[in-house]
This record gives sequence, C-alpha cells and structure tokens, in this order.
Amino acid sequence: MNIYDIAELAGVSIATVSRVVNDSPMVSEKTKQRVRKVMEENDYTPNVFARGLGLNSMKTVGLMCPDIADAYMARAVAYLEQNLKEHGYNCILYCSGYDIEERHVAVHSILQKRIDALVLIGSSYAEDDENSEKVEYIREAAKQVPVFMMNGCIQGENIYCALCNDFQAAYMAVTELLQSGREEVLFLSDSHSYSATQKLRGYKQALKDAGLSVKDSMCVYVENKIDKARDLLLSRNDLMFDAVFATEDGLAVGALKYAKKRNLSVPRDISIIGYNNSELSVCCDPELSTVDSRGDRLCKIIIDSMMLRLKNREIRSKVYANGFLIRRETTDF
Amino acid sequence: MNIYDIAELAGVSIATVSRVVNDSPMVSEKTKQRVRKVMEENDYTPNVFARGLGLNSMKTVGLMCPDIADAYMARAVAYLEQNLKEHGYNCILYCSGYDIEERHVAVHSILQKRIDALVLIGSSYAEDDENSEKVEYIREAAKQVPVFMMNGCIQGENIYCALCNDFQAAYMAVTELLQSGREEVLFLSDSHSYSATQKLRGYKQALKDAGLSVKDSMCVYVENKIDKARDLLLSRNDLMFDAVFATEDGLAVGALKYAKKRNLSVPRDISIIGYNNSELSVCCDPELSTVDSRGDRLCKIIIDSMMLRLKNREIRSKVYANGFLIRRETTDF
DNA sequence: CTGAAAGCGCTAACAC
DNA sequence: GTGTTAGCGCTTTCAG
Repeated sequence: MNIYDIAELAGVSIATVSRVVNDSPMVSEKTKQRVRKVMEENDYTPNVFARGLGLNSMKTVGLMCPDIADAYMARAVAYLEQNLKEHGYNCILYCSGYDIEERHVAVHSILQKRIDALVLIGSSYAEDDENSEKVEYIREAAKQVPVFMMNGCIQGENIYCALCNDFQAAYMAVTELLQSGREEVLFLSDSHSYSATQKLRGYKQALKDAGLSVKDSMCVYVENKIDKARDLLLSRNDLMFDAVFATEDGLAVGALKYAKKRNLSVPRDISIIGYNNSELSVCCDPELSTVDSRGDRLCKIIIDSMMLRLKNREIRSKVYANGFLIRRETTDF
Repeated sequence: MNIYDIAELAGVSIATVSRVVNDSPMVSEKTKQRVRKVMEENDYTPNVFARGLGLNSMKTVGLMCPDIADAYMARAVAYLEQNLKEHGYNCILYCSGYDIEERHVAVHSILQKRIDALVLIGSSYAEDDENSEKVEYIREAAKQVPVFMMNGCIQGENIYCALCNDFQAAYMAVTELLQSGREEVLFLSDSHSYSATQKLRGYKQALKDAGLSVKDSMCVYVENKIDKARDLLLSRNDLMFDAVFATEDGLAVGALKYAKKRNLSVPRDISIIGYNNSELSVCCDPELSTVDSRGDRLCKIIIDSMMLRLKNREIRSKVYANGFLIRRETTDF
C-alpha cells in the first residue's frame, strides 16, 4: 500500500495525499477528511525510506555510549530517548566500548545511518588535554552532523557540550570531609577520563586550600567493580586513610566492603563519599553519601540545545551544571 | 558524493559501482580495485535511505523495553546490541513504559521505521492468560515483522519466545529454603506479569510438595524500590515469616533493610533470596543469594534464532532456559 | 564482465 | 486547492 494506491482510492493525486500526510494547510478540509479516511481504512504508513531519501533525514538521533549496562549511562539514555521521541525523533543506540579503535568504527558506522544528531554519553569521549588529535575522529564526525557531548568536552565546530562541574563537586565533597576532621583522604578512581581528571583536580585543590600536602600515593586507581576495589584496598597495607573520596559509587561500595572486612566502623573510623547517586548508594549498608552529578539536568540541556540547533539557531557550545552532595550514613559531618 | 560521481571518476557505470559496493563476484578484480580506490579517496558512503528504499530494509532491529534504566533490561540491551552489530544490524531503542496505551503507540511508532525484526524485552509484554486480546497489538505487529520475546511468551504466527523457566527456578529456590528448615516463606513481588506469575506458581508448588499450606496473605506486592519494600514490611506487623523469596533483587534488598531495622540477623533469623543476579545482590550487606535468570542465554538464543529467521529458515517458536541459584550470605543451607 | 534504464515511494517546485 | 513531474541515490533486471 503506497501513496499511489491511496491517491487512487481517494480519487486525488499523490501530491494531495502527500500534503495530507504532512498536514499542509493548502488542502481543503473536505478532501483532507476523505484522504484520511482512506488512509486509515487501509492503515497506510508512509515509507520512511522514500521520505528519508527525499528529505535526507529519517528523524533519528544516534546515542553512543561505552556501555549501556552502566547505570549512569542507562539513566542518561532513558532520559534522552524519552524526550527525543516527544520531539518526534527515534534513537539508534550504539555501544562503542572503551577502546579507541572500536570507537572509530563506531562513529563511522553510526554516521552511515545518516542520523540527524549524535550524542556522546560519558566523559570517556572527552578531549585528552595532552593529545587533542586522539579525538580528531569526533571533529571529523561533527562536519557531517551536530555532536552533543554529555559530561565531556571537545573544542570544535558543531560540537556542543554539557558537563557537570566535577572539579567544583569534588572540591566541595573533599572539603567537607576535611572540615569534619578527616586528615587522610584517599582518592579512589577507575579511569583517567576528563571527568576523573577534574575530580582529581578538585580533590587536590581541596587539600591544598586546607593546608595539607597532596600525596600521589593517595590516589589509587582500580576497575569500577565492587570486589576489585575491595580487594585492592585490602591488599594495600601501606595506605593509611580515614576517608575515601571515590569517583564512582561502585568504588565507594568497594571501600565500604573493605572497611567491613577490616572491622572499621563507618563513618566513625572512616568516612566514604561516592559519586553519581546511583541505586548502589542506597543499596549498601550503611547507605552512601554521594555526589549527584546532575545527569538529568545535562540530558535536558542537550535535548533543548539539540532542538534549537536542528532549527539552525545559535546555541552555546559549552554549558555547566553544578553537582551537589547527598549526605547519607557513610559520612558524619 | 553519490554513486554517479564515483562511477564517473572511476570511468564505469553506476551498475558496476553498485556491484563493487555489494561485493558482487561478477566484476573483474581489476575494475573492483579501481572503483574501490576512487571510493576511498572520496570517502564515499552509500546512501542508506536510497538503499533502504530499493531493498526495503535498512538493517536495523527494534529493541523495545519498558525502561532501559532497569538493570536487567539494560544488560539485555547491551548484549543484544553488541551481537546484532556483529551481524551487521543496528538497533533502534524504544522505551515503551508499562502503560498499555503507550505500548500501542510504541509498537506503531517503531514499526514505521521499517525495522527488520522487533524484540520485546521483559515479561511485562507477555500474554496474560485471562485476556489474550490485550496482546493483540503484538500479533498485529508480527504480521509485518518477526517478533522475538525475551522472557515472555505470546502464541502466534511469526512470534518467537525465549524464556527463563521461572516456575522451575522459583520452585527450586523455595524448596531449598524449606529444606534448610524455614517454615514461613514470604513471597515478595512487584507485578503480576507472566514471569511473576510463574514464580508464584513455583513458590506455591514448593510449599505444597513440602506439605505446607499456601496462604495468600503471604504473597505481598510492592513497587520494586528498596525503600518501598522495606517500609511496607516494616508496616505489616501482621506478617510472620522466617524467609523471603523476592522476585526482584531490589525487593530482596528491601527485605534486608527491613531485617536490619528490626535487628533480625540474616540469615540466622531470616533467609532471603533475590532474583536476577544483578549488581545490587553483591552491593548489599550481607550479600544476597539470588536466582540467575539467564539473561545472557536468552539473548543469545534470540540472536541466533533471529539470524536464521531472517534467512527464512524454520525456527522454534518457544525455547526455555533453566534458572539456577547463586548461594551467598543471605541464606544458610 | 559491463552498461542502460526501469523502478523503489515520497517531496516540492511549478503550473493551472 | 489540486495535479504534473522531476528528482532523491540506489538495486536489479535485461541486453550486449
């Protein structure tokens, strides 16, 4: 059943049918009704491919993230998908993994689908200060389609970034730890992404501003898995600390498990702060103080910007949101 | 840059270019090389819309789930997306919510995209024994495109189901509880989906086979949120139980929080079993015994079936996988 | 092995 | 208001 069939059955030309489909005002209400009726009776659906071919758009946006099984990204995708469809866009999901080679093919592959916009979720796509060329493939992509980064930033034409001010959030969290009397705060992270680097900067600045020295040995990296984090801490007898600032909730829970194994009372003997306000933070015991990194806010910013951009309006290339601390049982301020 | 440009630059006809793109054997190696070179030099990418129009397929499959922020579904999507792209398919993600009206528009909307197959993730799409017509919209969809159900089942032409044998898994889990000496097992669930119903059946059968009476008052329903589950149990002083079988890990964690609040020792005073083997189950303290519902297995079955089906091969319309119990600290067998 | 040409189903400019 | 028609970029007969 195509536009010709409908036109014939309704006794009009295909142009008129097309106008009805697109709700053009230049059709009399009468014929509109008639054509609509025929379309419904035959439940006709315009062929998106033909339409895409003509308009060079199928109203889809590409959502790319390293791993949709990660809670933070899943929540972002949930939010984006929900709102995008309210604007008439469907989502093509592409999980790129963390490997740079895979990412090249990922971007290449998703661009073939002629998406209207690409959103990159998670700071692992962000620019590495040292070698900007590592991210050239994204600038290349931006020549074809507007690129939106969630919690990451790349300088470039047609690239728009929304990020949580992780520096500020980390600074605040660590400062509170210090003000509550803690003196040896461990920095626990799983990556050297842009976001993780900002958190590290915030951590260091907080120590400095409190007149404390920054020790690199107090910055520990481990995969974002509860058991891995716990085991690492258990094995590092050289480390002395009375607080942990973790860049991911999973790591913080690992620290919690470590404390339990060591018979340390939380927060009496040791304070712990996580990051992302995920479900993990209320699942563990005691419940985790954690930084809310404003995922929903960033998503909203991205959607709003995208809709403007797709109408060829000027938009800001970089927007920040401030994180805030959620105080629960693993800290005692 | 389109096929005409390439043809001209390579000094061949568009038919030949098309053949090269599709790696047809009926082109001499020499011209193939030449055309390929021109394509690369101009980094030419065939227009998927035009291609879709001709072939009536854009090599995409629709992934539909109620909520991608749910860990079980996110894992399923991760697995499916990963494997589908290895077979050359991209994924359109659509989160339908739980409401039936939304689902109608969801299916309608995703079908417009002319996907090659549709996979429905989660048992909430499954057939309700009483009113089969509630699910008619899915049978209708199956007339246009093969439908694959993950952990749900609908009878019908062109509908293929892969499910965890939740009856068996629940029966086994509850039986172990009983054999370890527990006498009052609470059934804690969040829905009346097909899957939840099977779990309930397994629970009841286990009680019966152990010579115990089934009390409806021991089947409690609450939203799958840790705090909701905890608070409900705290408020129900009429309930007496020494074990909880929960149909979701989140509910089981809620039960754990309840026990803690009541100063009940787990598993000494009360045993708890969750379901799905999610990250929550290792996050809480003590760690949760839980049923592995074979999400990965089901996904693999779906992918394999789909690839056969898309080649018009006969495939089974219903495949089961058996769940198994992961014993951790909340039970003491 | 290669080319010419007829679609695929729709949009939009142009004519009436 | 409505119809005619020329693309959009590709695949696929059918000839040669």
